[in-house]
Amino acid sequence: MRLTTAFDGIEAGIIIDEAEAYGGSDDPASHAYRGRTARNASMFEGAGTLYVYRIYGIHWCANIVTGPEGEPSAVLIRGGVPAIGRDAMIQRRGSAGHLSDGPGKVCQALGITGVADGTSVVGGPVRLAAPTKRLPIQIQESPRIGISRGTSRRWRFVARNVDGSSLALT
DNA sequence: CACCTGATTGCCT
DNA sequence: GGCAATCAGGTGA
Repeated sequence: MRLTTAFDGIEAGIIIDEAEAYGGSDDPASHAYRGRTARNASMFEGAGTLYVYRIYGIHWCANIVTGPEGEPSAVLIRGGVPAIGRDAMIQRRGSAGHLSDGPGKVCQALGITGVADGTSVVGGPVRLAAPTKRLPIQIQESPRIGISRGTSRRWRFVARNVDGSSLALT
């Protein structure tokens, strides 16, 4: 899927190639594990809601809510391949390399901040859209990264070419 | 109210 | 491979 943004009249977008799933009260690694708080309120909204939070006091991370209202679950967008608005992404990131290979980098490159928290990915400033064409890929599953609880779940998903190489636009 | 830690990144050796 | 940056949410007294 593509993740596109339109902030200040600037369009940018990536092809998502890395993501992680997070649940609710059954998932100790989830922000919603201990119930609803001011920060994770968006996770309790309906599917298609954007959940944006600040991490380490520095970076933003973006999730797309997947469950019905009241049942928190979301997918963290961990990485993607720059597809449109590459120049804008380079300007926001400050350099040309590693534009969107990490959750914090994805948000910085696409201009996603806390102001987009709670918005819909259908018709909002941040949108989830179908790919323009379906590429031959495989999905690799592995444990989630950067967490200290719930590590046994293999809920990290990385899209790769059929030969195992990283996705890249050709 | 004090303390701790994190769904990360980038620079240093 | 190691570690600092930087701060709000969450926890416990």
